[in-house]
Amino acid sequence: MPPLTVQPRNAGTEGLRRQNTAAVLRSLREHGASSRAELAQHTGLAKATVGVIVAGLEAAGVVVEEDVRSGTRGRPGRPLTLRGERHVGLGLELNVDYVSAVVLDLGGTVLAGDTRPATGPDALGGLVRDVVGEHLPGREVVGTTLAVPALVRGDDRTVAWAPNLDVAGRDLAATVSGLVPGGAVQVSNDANCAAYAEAHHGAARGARHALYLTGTVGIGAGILQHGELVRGGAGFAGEVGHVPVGDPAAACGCGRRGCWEASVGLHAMLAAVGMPELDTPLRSAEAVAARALDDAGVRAGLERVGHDLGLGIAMLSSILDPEVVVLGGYFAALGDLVLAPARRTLDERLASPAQVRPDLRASTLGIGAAALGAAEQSLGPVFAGELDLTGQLPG
Amino acid sequence: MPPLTVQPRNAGTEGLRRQNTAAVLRSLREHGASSRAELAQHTGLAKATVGVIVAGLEAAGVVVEEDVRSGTRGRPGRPLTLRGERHVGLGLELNVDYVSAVVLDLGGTVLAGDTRPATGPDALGGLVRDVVGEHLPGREVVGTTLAVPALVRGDDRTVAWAPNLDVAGRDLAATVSGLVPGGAVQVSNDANCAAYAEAHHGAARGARHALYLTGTVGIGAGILQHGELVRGGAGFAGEVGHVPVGDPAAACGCGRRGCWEASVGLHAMLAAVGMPELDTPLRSAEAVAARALDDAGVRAGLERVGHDLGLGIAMLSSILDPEVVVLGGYFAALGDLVLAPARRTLDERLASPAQVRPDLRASTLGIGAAALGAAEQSLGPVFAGELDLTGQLPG
DNA sequence: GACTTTAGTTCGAGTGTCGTACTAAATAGG
DNA sequence: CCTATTTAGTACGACACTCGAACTAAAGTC
Repeated sequence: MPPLTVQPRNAGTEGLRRQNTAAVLRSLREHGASSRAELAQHTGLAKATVGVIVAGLEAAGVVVEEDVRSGTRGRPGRPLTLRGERHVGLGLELNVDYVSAVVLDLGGTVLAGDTRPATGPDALGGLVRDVVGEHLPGREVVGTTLAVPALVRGDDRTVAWAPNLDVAGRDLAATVSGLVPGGAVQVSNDANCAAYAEAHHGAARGARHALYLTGTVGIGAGILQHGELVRGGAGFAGEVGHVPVGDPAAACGCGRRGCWEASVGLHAMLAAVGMPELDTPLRSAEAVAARALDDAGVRAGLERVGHDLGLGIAMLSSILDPEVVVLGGYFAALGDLVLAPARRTLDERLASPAQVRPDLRASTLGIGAAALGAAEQSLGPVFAGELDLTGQLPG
Repeated sequence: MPPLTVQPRNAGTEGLRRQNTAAVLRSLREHGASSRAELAQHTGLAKATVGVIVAGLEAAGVVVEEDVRSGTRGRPGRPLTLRGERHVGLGLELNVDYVSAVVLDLGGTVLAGDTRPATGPDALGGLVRDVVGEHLPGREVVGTTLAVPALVRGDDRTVAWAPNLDVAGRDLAATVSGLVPGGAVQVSNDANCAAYAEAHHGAARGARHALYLTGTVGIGAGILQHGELVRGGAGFAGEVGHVPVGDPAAACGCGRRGCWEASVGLHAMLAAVGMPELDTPLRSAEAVAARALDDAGVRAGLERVGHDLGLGIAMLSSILDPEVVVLGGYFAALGDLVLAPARRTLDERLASPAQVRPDLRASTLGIGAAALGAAEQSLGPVFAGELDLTGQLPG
């Protein structure tokens, strides 16, 4: 297959068509199966225009007609759906102790996904072969995104700093390019990816301004404004772990005291409840949650962690004013054990009387959030009108 | 004159023209006077297209031809410039102890501006009459923006909360609409407006990711990402005054301790140097700066304030990763007396080794920043292609 | 004074959207 | 069962816009 290429020019009428095609695709993703008439309503385009656009998408295999649904008056519409039998986005995650991969189609369906314990980028090759290999015939990979727990530069390719992973300075995008079938490859921060996933498929669905916090040994944040990730000038936005809102006496791995993650990071939480660390953050948290059922001391420890968590969220909320705050990582496994006290602290702490309290929710996506969000990011250019699927010959 | 109306539809070819017209206008603003050939280069449009677009802009009086500049080989270009003899943006500011107004033309030239002491919105009417009245003949006001030190809702019209101003709950946009000649009216937070002004005309020019901090009795922030204001879900983003990074012992007006503004707000600064408050924050700061020249105690006090300022900026920088941080309000008057210690603290405190230190700069716009930024915001829709100036008949 | 170089316009081709008129396919009601 | 009604989708012509090529215009260069 010829490689998909990003079309930068938007000045001519072809760019207009790309924009309108993307609007149709967005409408299909948002509203699900729709007839041409419904698409015309939702997008504001004329019926005739929608007809032409849909014809192109059908020819490219992006859109298929489903069975006619009748029952209403008048001629029944022929519902179109995005079950992309041809185009998928690939999401990978390289983390400290596991690698993960997700194949996502244009309709938002996860076609395949796997997570396996591993250390180091070498495991990615095999995982990609296994997960993608058997699902690829007849499909085309629109793009690949690799999520890593690291500071990723604004070029979306290179890692500037990774405290727990030996990838600093490497052009990871180039490495990944050799492993995947085709399409654009980019690298992205894992918290950013997870935030994106929660906004599209998880607890923050429907919110245009959201904050995602991942709790592991450190604390990372993904910030969404108008549905788009806030990256900052160098791409490093969201580094909230060492914000000084924790217990001023708590020593942090960074050498200072009072860092947030020294009070609410995994190790601090385990110390607060007096329990040992297990092989993964998730399993540690699950053990704590189980013990909390009949141990008041554990519940009290989590209460304190939840309070400190709320302090930091209050601070971030007054700066960023999110509608929803999603808690991922080990926080999700503890659920209301930490969310409830965090909510109470948040209520007390909001800076001004008029401030709106953001909705605190536990992540619903679990450990696969980052890879899913990475896959969703790979599909982003399609829905933004930056990538033209129509130019391809039908398979 | 008929009212200018915002054109929402972008689907048709007219929308395409609006987009390309806006691209030409942006290029003119960015690069200054340019020939049609240069415009074609910068925008990527065909020469023929630029010719048509420019003809429309000339007919509408938005663009004028300057004298031919020769000297190079070949036929000399006829430079076009944006010195908008017809269209201006109006910026107003209603603050605790003064009101301000600015008339800004499309080329970025301030045609008129005035600031006068006043308390309450009643003074706005007279100011607008005086400032706009004498500069309006033949011109058209594209839009008006009112800057207020308050939490402005996402509707850009109503005030949710204003600690120092009796405007809470009011639809200020409706009030202002009665005072100004025409065009859309919106209300905006003063720190956001000032941030916008610094990015277009001041210390943050050229930076796409910037943070503006205004120091008066309280501390407010304006956040720019990709040149656009970060507003948050309800419009309340940037409320940084009560972030708990100050001296934990310092009591704040909000009832808690440790708030940032309790350590770096105007009153805290004056207490640190042992000097009295004068009639305005600016004058107070100027007196302190003068005294600092030969009073080591004052310098030591400012050193401490600068340190606490740096702590908060470090925190905000790790969250938002700005390229530039601009300090306005009373901070600007103190200059390096607080900026130098803030820079030192910032260098120490940056969360990770790879983090980029943002450039700390004093505001260059002074007290008129908010009104200027408000005026610039009024012109925003023109350069974004949301407002069509071409449909108007030439005056 | 012919040549070269660059600026700007004219013109026709190509692409796209839109509204109207038309055909298609279902239900509702006698 | 047949007709009227209602809604979906298509065909077609009008209109708007961009683009490249050819052309004209206006300077400097040799």
